Amino acid sequence: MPVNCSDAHAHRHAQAVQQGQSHALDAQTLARLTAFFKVLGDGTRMRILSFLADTELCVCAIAELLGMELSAVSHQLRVLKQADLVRSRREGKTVYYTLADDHVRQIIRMGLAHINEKRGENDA
Amino acid sequence: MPVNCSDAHAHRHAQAVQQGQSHALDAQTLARLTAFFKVLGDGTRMRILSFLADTELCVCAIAELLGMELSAVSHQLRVLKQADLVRSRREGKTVYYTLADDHVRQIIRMGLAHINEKRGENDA
DNA sequence: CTCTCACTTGAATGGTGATTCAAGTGTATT
DNA sequence: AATACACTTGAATCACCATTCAAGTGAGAG
Repeated sequence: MPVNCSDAHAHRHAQAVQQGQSHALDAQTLARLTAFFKVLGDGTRMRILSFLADTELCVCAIAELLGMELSAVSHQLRVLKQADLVRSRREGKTVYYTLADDHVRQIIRMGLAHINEKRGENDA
Repeated sequence: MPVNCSDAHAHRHAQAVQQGQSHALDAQTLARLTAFFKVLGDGTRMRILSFLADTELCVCAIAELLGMELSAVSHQLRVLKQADLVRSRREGKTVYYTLADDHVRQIIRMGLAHINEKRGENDA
């Protein structure tokens, strides 16, 4: 699917294209990064992270907070865990989940900073 | 869809649940935050951002770099623009895109830090 | 004012992924 | 060992969204 862009300024592209490629991240890193953000790009998962911000919670409690079935919650927790965003700890029959580390809180805080900044611009 | 969790330790939940709710973000903020991360959770869009890290590029050049059609690129640039991640500038017939601000670079850097940290742990 | 170029927009399509239902683990309790 | 509980896992369904194709702007050139 080549671009049907005339050669008129093809050389200008060539230059820019080189620039664009030069510092671009390698494919694998980019894929990992994308996958990471994709995990954060889901309402249910973000709500779970938000709940876990202060406290550790068992799956049961999370499901109650979300008003969703245990199964659905478990599936999402699996995704969060694979992305190293949460950790789990077993105590008897119950499994407790926590945020993996402060890194997660930082990233969420940065996201918040971004959207708040933009909201401010729109108001101005 | 209530949780079929016995009342055995319902009171323990109640406590945890309150904790979980107390500092949780309000629904609208959470929705905006989720939407923001969702935009970053796409391979094509991340590649575009990666290309724009150093240089401004016209749609045509981006399409060439991606090996995709102009139309597809334009659609994605629209999404990125609505999320305030990129800005556009018209010069004659050509439209040039740039990263909106350094904020974007910071967020991507934080994402990279996270996945690199985790990669390190797995190696150890 | 017509034509081409660079891009945008709208409608249709196809693939991905979140949720559900049903069945399976693991851990205590009796 | 049998039952109950807290959770996990797999298969199926359904909605959403990225891409494509086709048509529509806007700006300069002839």
